[in-house]
Amino acid sequence: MAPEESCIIRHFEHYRRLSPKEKEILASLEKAPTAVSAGTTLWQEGKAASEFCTLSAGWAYSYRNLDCGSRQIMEIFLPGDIIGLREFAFNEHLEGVTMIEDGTVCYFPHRRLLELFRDSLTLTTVTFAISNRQQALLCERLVTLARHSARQRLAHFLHEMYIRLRQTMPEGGPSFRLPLSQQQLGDLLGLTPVHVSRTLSAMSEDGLIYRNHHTINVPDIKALAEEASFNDLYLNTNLRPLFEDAPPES
Amino acid sequence: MAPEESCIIRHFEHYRRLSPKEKEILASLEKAPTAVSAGTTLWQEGKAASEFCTLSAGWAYSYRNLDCGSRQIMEIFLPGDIIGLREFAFNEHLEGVTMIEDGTVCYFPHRRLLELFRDSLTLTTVTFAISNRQQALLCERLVTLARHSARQRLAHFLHEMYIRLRQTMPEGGPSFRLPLSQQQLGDLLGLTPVHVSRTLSAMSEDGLIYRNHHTINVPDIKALAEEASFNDLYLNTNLRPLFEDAPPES
DNA sequence: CGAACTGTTGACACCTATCAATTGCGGTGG
DNA sequence: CCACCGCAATTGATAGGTGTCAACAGTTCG
Repeated sequence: MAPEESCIIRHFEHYRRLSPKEKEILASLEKAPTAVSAGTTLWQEGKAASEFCTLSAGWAYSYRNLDCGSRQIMEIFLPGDIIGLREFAFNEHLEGVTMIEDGTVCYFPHRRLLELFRDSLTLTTVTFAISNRQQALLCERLVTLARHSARQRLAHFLHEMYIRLRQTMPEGGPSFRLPLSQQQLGDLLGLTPVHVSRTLSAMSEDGLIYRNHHTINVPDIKALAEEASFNDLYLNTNLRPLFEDAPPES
Repeated sequence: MAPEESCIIRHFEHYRRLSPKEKEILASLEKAPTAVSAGTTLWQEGKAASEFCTLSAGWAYSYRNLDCGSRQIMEIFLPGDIIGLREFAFNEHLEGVTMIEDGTVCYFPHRRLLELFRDSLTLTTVTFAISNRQQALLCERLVTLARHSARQRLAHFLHEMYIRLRQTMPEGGPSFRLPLSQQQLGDLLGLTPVHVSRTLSAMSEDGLIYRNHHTINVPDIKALAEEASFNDLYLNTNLRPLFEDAPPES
C-alpha cells in the first residue's frame, strides 16, 4: 500500500504535517503486516516485551487480569493506533492485548522507536503528543471511575468513542458500530455485565441512545455529552502553534 | 546549587547514567527557582499552558474540578518530578496544580523540552520513559478505582508512596510522613473523607498501619502489599538493556 | 435443530455516600 | 498560660447504588 494510505500516517498527520522523509520512516514501521482474527491475543501481561505493533485494521483492547479473578480493560485501540507505546520503558508487558475483531497488525522492534527519535524531531514530538493524548484519555476514564455513576460512565464512553470514530471517519451519521460485548464494557468501566445491561436499557428507555445489535444510534449527541458531563478539552488533538517554530533539525 | 545535587538529575539518573553535557542541559531547566508556600496554586485547569515546571522541594498535586462539585486529584508530585509533562500536547492546562507543602519550583517554557529532544537522544528516551512510568502509575490507580474496595485503595496508595519515597530516600525505616488530609486522600481515591477515616481506623485496629498525625508507620510492608494485591511490576524503573546499545547520537 | 454464548430480568445483600453531631488539634490573641 | 476559634478527624444512623446469585430469553453458529 502507498504510504499515503497508511492509517498510522493519517494518525500522525492529525497532529502535524509530515515531510516525505518522515512519511517514509513511519511507513517503514508497517513493512510486515500480519492478519489476526478476532479473539487472538497479541501478547500476554508479564511476558517479555521487545516489540510494539501498529494496528492497521480492526479493533483491539489491552487488559490486566486481577488477582480477584476479574479483569480490567485498559484501552481500546482503533486502526492507526500504536499498541504498546506505554510500555516502552518496561522489560515486561504490563498489559495483555487481544483483538476484538479480525484485523491486521504490523510488529516492529522497540529499537525502531529509538531510531525514529534520532532521525526526526517532528516524529519525536508527535509521538510524545500521541502518548500525552493517550494519557489524557486514561485520566478522563479515571475521573469517571472515581466519581461517576454507571450511567455516566457508559454515556461518557459512548460519547468518547463517537468522537474518536468521527475523527477518522468524519461523515458517519448519528450511529456507529460498537463491537464490544456487555461483559467487555463492564470490564472497561468497572461494572458487572448485569448492571451494564440494566443501565443501557434505562438509557434506551429514556431515548438517550437506540441500540440494534452492536450498532449504537445517538439521536442527540449533546444530550449524551451533558449526561456524561463530558469535557471535550482532552480530545483536542491540535498541537500548539509552538511546534511551527520548533528548533531546526540537526 | 551544583548540578549533581539537583533532584531532577537524580531522577533522570535513576533511569540512565548521564554525561556532563546532559546534566548541564537538565540543570539549565532549574535556573529560576521560585519559593512557593503550601496551598499555592501553580496554575488552574483551562488556563493557557506555556510552561512546565520542575519540583525541587515540597509535595504538590494536580487535580480536576468536576461538574458535580467534587474534585479529583490526579497525581501526587514529589521532589524531582516534572510537573505538566502530560499536558505537553495541549494548549490549555487539563489539570490545576497546587502545593501541598511549602516548596520550590522552577518554571521553564515548553520550547525547552523541544530543545532537549533535539540535543540529546538519551534525555529524550528518559523523558519518554518517565512519561511512561507516570502513565503506569495512572493505570494502577485506575485499576484500583475500578475494582478495589476502599481498604484496598488506601492500602495500595500507601504502599505506592512508601515505594516511591524509598526510591529517593533508600533508608527511611518503616515509617514516612504523608502530608495529605483525609479530604485529599478521598479526592485522590474516589472516597468521601468520612469513609477514609473509617477505613484508616479499621486498618489501624488490624495492625496494618500505625498513625501519628501525618506520619504513617508500616510494620509489615508485605502485608500491606498483600492487602492491596499490589503489582510491583509497574514501579520497576530500570530501563531495558536495549538502551545501552542505543543508536549513536547524531 | 441444539448448544453455547450473550443479554435480560428479579430478589436480595453489601459497601459506600450522605447527613449530622461530636471530639481533637493547632494557631491566635488576650 | 489559657480561652477561644476554625479546621480536621471521628463516630453514628440511614439511604441508595451496584454487586451477587439465579433463572430465563434471545442470538449465533454449527
